[in-house]
Amino acid sequence: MIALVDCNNFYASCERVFNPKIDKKPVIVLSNNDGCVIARSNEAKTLGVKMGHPAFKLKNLIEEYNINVFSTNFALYGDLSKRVMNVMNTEVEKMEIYSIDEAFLDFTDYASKERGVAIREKVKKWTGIPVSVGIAQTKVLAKVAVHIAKKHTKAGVFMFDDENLIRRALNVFAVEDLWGVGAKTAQKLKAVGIHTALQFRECDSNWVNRNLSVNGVRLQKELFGEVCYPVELTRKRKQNICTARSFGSEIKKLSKLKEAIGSYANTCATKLRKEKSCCTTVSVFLSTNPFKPQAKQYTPYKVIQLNLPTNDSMEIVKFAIKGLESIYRNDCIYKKAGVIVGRTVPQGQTQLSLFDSLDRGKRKNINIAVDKVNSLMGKNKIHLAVEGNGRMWKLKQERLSPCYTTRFAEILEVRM
DNA sequence: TCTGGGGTCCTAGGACCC
DNA sequence: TCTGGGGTCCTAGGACCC
Repeated sequence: MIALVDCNNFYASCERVFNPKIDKKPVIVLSNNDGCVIARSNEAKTLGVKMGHPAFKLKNLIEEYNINVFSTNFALYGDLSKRVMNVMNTEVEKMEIYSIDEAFLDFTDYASKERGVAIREKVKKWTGIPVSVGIAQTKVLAKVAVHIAKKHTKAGVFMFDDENLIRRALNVFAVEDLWGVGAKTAQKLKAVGIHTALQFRECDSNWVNRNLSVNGVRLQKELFGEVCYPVELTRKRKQNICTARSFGSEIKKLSKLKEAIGSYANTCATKLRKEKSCCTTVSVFLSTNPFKPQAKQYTPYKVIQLNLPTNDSMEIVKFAIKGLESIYRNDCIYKKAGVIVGRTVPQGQTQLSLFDSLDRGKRKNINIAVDKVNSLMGKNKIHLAVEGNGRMWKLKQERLSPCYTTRFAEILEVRM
């Protein structure tokens, strides 16, 4: 048996941990640049705030109902996520961290609702984060179970322990809410009269194979309790690493884009070294503002193949800038840019070249030193000159909460 | 005025080989 | 009249997830 533990309204709950004043009040968290809504407390959901809604369209609602608005604070969410995972790890040895707010726990040794309740209470007590738990034979069924736990139980825990219960639940579970069924697939299914998860489970598997391919077949099997997606106990190395941002204000000049791309490329290189990987491609993309259809639209993308795998900041930045120069046009106004490093290979297993002109040993030492200083003294304390100092393109974050758990200067004060 | 960021997997089709 | 059969590898783009 597998238990899926899912944090409730995770980002909104994180904001509440050190700020009890906003308990039971509507809370929303905005995306980068304070653009659109990416998390909502239950109170905000009740007020009709929709996921992905642009913040500027909510101005009246926010004022009328005193909604508490926050910019994303990933330092805080990432740290609280680690704490939640650590607490679960004290109860269950085998687990897979699936996302920032979810983990699959291996309950093969012993599965019961009580075990779920105990974990839920411990996480709440130790971290302040409320979670829901769904227990079932497969991941897909556990997803359904956690859905039910959130919406229809007081305890926040739901377990599928007999076939009749599964049938009854699937019969009232909308097919588009299944894990792996997105908008397109839902449309296809509804067109042939499949509206519930039970109808999907019982439809002809040859039809599923022809129309939805292997993923559809796996989904169907998982609904019958046959495991197609086992709990992954080892973390896989990332194949691609991407750093991309929309700009606080739009950019036209190449020199400013170079600063942004240089900075994103350096971030990618740092992430690569953290993963102990090297990349063999560096890609750059630009985008104009799609919400201004009257303006000229241009979304170029350039992939550069490297001769040798690398995770050296200076080298990756050099390639990224080269890519940028090859796609830049001066008659467009840009809103977003990004760098993707891809085709990663494990560091230390890279093929060397006879004709390499770079002193890689020296570069490696520089990178190690820079990473060390930046991790001790703060992000970007040392950066490359090409990244600039103005940071005109930086994010808009007007409602940022303190980094309560990761910065000494912002630690919570208690007055006695 | 203002609309996010970071991933994975699968498939079709092109290019190439004998 | 009539134009093969069997592969591999790579890439772009779609669909999905949080």
